[in-house]
Amino acid sequence: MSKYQASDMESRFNPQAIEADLYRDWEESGAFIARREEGKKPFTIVMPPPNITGQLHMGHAMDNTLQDAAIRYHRMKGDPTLWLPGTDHAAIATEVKIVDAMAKEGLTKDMIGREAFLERAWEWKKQYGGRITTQLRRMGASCDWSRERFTMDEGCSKAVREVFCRLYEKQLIYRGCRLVNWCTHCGTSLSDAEVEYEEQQGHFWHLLYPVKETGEMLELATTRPETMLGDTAVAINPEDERYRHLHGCHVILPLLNKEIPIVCDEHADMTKGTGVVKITPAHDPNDYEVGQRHSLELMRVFTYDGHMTGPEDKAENDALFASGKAAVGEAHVLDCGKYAGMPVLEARKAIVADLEAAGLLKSVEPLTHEVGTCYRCHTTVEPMISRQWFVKMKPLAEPAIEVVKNGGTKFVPERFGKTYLNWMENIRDWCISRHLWWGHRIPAWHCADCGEATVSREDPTCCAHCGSRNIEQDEDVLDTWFSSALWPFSTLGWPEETEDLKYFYPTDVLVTGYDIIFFWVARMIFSGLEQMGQTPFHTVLIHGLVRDAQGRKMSKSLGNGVDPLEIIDEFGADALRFSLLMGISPGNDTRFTREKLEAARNFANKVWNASRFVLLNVDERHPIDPAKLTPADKWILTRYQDALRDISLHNEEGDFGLSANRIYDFAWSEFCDWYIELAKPWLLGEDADARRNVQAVLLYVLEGLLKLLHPFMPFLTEQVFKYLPDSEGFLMLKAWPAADPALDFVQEEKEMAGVMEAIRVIRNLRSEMNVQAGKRTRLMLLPKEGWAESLRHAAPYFMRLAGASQVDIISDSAEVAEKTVSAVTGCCTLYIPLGDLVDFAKEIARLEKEKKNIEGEIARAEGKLNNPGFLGKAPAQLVEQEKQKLAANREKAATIESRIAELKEQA
RNA sequence: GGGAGCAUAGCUCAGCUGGGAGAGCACUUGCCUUACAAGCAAGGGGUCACAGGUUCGAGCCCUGUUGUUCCCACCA
Repeated sequence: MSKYQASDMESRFNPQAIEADLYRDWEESGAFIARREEGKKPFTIVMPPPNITGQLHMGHAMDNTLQDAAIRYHRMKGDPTLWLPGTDHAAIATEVKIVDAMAKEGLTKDMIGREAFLERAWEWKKQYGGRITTQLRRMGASCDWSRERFTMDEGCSKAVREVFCRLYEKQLIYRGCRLVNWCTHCGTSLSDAEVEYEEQQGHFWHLLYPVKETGEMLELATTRPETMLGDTAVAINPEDERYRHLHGCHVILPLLNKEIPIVCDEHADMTKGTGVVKITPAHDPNDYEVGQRHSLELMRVFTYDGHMTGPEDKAENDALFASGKAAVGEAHVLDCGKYAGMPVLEARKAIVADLEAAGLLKSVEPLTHEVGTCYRCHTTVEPMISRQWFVKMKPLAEPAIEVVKNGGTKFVPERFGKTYLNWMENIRDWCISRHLWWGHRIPAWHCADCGEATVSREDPTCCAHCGSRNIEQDEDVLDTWFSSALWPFSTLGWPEETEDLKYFYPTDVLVTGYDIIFFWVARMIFSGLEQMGQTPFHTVLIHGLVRDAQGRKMSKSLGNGVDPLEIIDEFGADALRFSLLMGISPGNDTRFTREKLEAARNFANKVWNASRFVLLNVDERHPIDPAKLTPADKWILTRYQDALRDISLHNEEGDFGLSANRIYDFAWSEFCDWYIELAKPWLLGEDADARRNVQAVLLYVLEGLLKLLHPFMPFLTEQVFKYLPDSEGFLMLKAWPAADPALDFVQEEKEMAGVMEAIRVIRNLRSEMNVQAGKRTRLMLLPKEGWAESLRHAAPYFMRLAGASQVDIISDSAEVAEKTVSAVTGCCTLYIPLGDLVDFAKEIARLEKEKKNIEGEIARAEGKLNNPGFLGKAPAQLVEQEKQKLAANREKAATIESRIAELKEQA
């Protein structure tokens, strides 16, 4: 006797009572652990590692539900399945958090130093990394915790270092002074991808610069007047007739009274404004390009923490140049005089005021424009000249473009492939160094003597160029995405040639949101191709964002975020998971609403109770005897297999939203609403033999249903599975069902559908006639040709589900003597004697209305069939179908007509 | 400036390669029918944004328009 008795099942599904135990049992049994089976093709997903910045949100919940669904499906299919979990150190994001936390204690990074800071960071990792893995367990994620990784663990760090060295050796990593995006708040450079553009209200300041040679005033406009101190030229278009006389002339830079050249450059657009542009090569990407073309001086006027440069900054910079150690491309620094030390925005005001006082401010107009901000702290990004490490992208991008073009890696939905290609084809070099402490430190040692860098897999003791021992490791760390780019192979043990790596790489599907295609997906693809020679995954399954009920993005600032754990506490993990799958389609955003959650919870309860009913009525497993199946049995078996085929297909395509809807409909509308009710007469009946067969079918379909549902609702289904007769082992490890052609009954399915239609029509009649729900009435059926037998067998169904006290199959409408209501269905004309409830006039009106509807149908079909185009070009099968429908409807109309005549006579 | 998505019932959204408009919630009516009131049964409700086109046939394909959301972009 099993300890799980159906009689012990509560009448409400109580997820809180079972989830923790089930997960622990799964995990302890080793069911999540991937096993390499030679000769079998594995199915592998690497989990996008959540940042250890905090806790998981709804986006993670959906991402991981989708992955878990795919993983559980493939595990049941028998594929050696690996879902590799892990977390990401998230260099800048985490460092920002830690710095904020420290600020509350009145501490700064500089006060505690690098070492103590890193200790704090590792403590942070321990705390939040642990919280994240707890959350994943609560959601039911069936990932292989024995293979859990962290982007800064020993192995991943080794992979990072190896890749850095390899790329450096191939000269695909270089160090140089360039104009980079700089966040003055985080104090670090950013890659292009890390800049977010935000619309801001600003102004156009129209300034006047006097021309030295002619004394005229040149008008130009700028959104950033404070950069004018760093102007080293003014540009005009070489074709611009208005300024032809100024070629070779100079302007006197206001406030500084400094002479700077007027240069001719394509960048100056004659159609925009006055056609004159101020050039600040050290603080604007376009101007930087112009500066390169004309060898203009680079004059930096901002400090790296967002103030105007002053005498100390200049002195330091001068010393650097004097020592001869300034890097190629290094900028000079200006002493901004009275503006020195001012925050940039304050300087803007002062400079505008001074220009105005000097009569050099012509006008000001308001303007909305896009301003680059830091994706972590949303501080305005300053383009700054800085010495950084870069990855040369062109050679890496080429194969990464090719692999998506030739289908080696497919995006689902396809349109994201275009987004990817567009980005990849226009890619610029990737700035990978960050002026942070938390991250992989750049494996380069700078020599104080010769100035060269030594990049090495092992920590060097001396400069590889001059042998000097006077070397120090680069202070900076790598962009966090540098290590996540290696995730699909670093986690499998690369650069070691591990068995896991050989077996599981390349992985199969990457599941992620469209918001990190550039940051992550693209970089994994080119890194995988470069280091492994193979794309890291053949499919990228893109899902949308989880928004709030109003369709807004969930965010901290709006305070509309939802904690998945709170939802699980209230509704259960299965309801959470299912609510995140219902109605989603690949690549599209979804709204998270309480209504959906309730629907999912109700569904879980429905399945629980249907299972409870079946198990209360089935205590033994019997084989199905196809010879003894009832029409309803054949119907549900056929419908079940149809659902099985659909769901398998949707699962293969990664369209879990469709799978979820399909299983919902099958379980609720077909299995519960119809089959269980249809089965009851046999279950409660006398015939033991018949009962056994119905029990067998109930159990067969229920078990199949549990399996189909398991990837979406693992806890519920696993728990119910324990109550099955002779239940053994875990449902999660059982084989995915296979379709059985011997249990497909296409003809009987149609017959049953006819009976069901008649039942619905009867219910409708009773409802419209206000027949008391409990009242039983006689039912007379006049079958259409070929239906007599099916209807005779269906008598128990009519009695159970249509309130019939007895069912008479008649052969002529003349046999109907009493006052009846009647209706015509696809399989019969039916009559219900309702005595005084029958109102002839109403009855006639009702039938007239029905007749009108059918006449409409007839007209539609006739229209089609009279159309030579339709007859000639539509598929023959369709034409035939249309003819049959027409014939059936004509018959139906005739039947109704004669019935109306009868009624009129009786009245 | 370039590109993409979306527009279907009161609300949130499905709708595969064109062949009689669907679900959940909400609403109306009747039911504690011994699995489930987190339930059962019945019902109302849609010019599939607009205008053209292709087709025997368009929610679906093509063109344009409008509205909306997003991504990319160095425009002063």
